[in-house]
Amino acid sequence: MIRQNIKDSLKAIIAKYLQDKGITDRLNFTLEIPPGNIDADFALNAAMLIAKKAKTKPRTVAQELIDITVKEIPELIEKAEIAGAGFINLRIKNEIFYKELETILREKDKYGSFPENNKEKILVEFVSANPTGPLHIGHGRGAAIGDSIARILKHLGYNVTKEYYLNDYGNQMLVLSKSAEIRFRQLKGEKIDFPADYYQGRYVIDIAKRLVSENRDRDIDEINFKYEAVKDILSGIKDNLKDFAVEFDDWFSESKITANKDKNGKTEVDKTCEYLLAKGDAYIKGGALWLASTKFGDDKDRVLKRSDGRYTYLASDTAYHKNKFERGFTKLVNLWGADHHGYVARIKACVQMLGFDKKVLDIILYQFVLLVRNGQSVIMSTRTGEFITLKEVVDEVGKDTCRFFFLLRAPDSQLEFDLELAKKQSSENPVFYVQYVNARCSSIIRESKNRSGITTEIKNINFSLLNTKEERDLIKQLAAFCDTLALSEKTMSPHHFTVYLIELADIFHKFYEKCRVLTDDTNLTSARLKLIESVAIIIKNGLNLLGISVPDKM
RNA sequence: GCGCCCAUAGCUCAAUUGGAUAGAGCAUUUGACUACGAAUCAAAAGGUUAGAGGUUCAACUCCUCUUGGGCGCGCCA
Repeated sequence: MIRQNIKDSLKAIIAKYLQDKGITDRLNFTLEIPPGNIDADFALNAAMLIAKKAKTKPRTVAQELIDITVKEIPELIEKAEIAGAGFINLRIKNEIFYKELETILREKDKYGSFPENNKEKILVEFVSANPTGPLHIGHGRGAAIGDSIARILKHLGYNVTKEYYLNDYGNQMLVLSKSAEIRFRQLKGEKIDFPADYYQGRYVIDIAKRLVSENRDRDIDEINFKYEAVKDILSGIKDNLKDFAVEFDDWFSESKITANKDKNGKTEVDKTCEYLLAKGDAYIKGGALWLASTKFGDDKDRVLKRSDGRYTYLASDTAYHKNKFERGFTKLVNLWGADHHGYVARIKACVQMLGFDKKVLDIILYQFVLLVRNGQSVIMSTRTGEFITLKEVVDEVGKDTCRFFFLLRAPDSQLEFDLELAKKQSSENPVFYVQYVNARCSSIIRESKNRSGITTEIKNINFSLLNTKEERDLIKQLAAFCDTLALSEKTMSPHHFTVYLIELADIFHKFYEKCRVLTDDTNLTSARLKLIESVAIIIKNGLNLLGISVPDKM
């Protein structure tokens, strides 16, 4: 919170300065973290922006701002000086950092949380893989990113629901059902060919095997292949996700809006289409019902209902999003594989037709995982059954490594995943580097129990003994936890946290080499113990946001 | 053909969303365990940010073009 607090203070000072100068434009200044070679905590770029508007020299403005700032907020600023093209480099008083340390110790896992955000109801929809086969590694990336975003939003105080949209209706279900039936017949000894465009995977045979053993005396017509296949696949998906530390609040079945009818015999899809038609956002042409999505920036209009009377996928998806709003969500986050990008414009159009700003729907596209095995890329297809499942990868490299790996990169970047490499690196992995910090802290804290004379009450700690560069850097990084939260929310990407935690680990290990915690000086020992307690809190908070475990011993 | 995304060290990726000398891990080289955990630390080496223009006080970041890669363009889901 340090950075935001200082920025707020500066905002007021700069606003007054602008007023005095007769400048009415709004100023979007930033408070940066200066590069490593510069000895300052924050850098203000306002002078350069103002100089342009006021047509004066940046360094002149900078000096005037410094004079005012030092006078207005002496309790925050230790030192302020001009540098480079007109940056104002600020050094913050140590007391501010000590106060932040106390805040961390007091708030623990609530540090960085804003309870007032609770009135915003956010639905994060992710994975939503069709129940036609096991989750593959690509779904795993979506699962890791979506789950972490939900955790981050929840930590920020929002009222978050995690939902899986279950596409259990339509043609693909028919194909799945038939696939299971043919495998069943084959097992019963019938000589039938298995069609090339049916689901080839082994898991279909496993389903058929179960049905054979459970239904020895029953007639084939009595078996509901669709139900049985979906049941097995779904329970597999749920198990895989659970092993991946992903749990959903809600599983929303497509059948709810496509099959369930009200007292007038209408489904939600029927009603949504009628609503759009009545509103003039849909029209009939060539016997089909079209969505006028070009009105809101789509390339072309899209079919909602085919001339033969069947709805398209878009129709049920529109009804689904309408349903989301009806459930009171004020913000929607969707995670889609990048192959769905062509779909963004039309669903955003739908949102606007339903009367909402397109900004309430945030669509995060994540690029696919390029799977590499022994230098050869593996092409994945559910139909042909050629894929690496999420379970295989989790079993091989472990849940924590797998999640960390997926979350280490921005969703936008394509990700190359070499199984052999992931296994090889698992002993010198960045995830262990971060977890090791907590293990070290825990070890020291355990050891400290054998010592006497240590103060544990915060009010009796002399924090000003934490005055080395290493300690100051460490506290500063702890406080940056809040900045990382804000950045992750703004960009809707959890990868900032993996980067942040690696940096924190780096700074901690440097501190550890330089500053011994358990010494004969009980006052210093007490203060440093509080410092590493704070480090452990932040590491735990951060790893929890990524869904990664935090062992005390490794 | 049209549209979306990407291109950064030998490899995999960051860069606080337009800021100062572009940073990590892996791989390579060299040091450090007789006090809290060496899954660590210290140091070396590694770059015309694909290329060419442009905007800006300031460009890896924004705009245009070129090259190379991924993906999408159905009354499929």
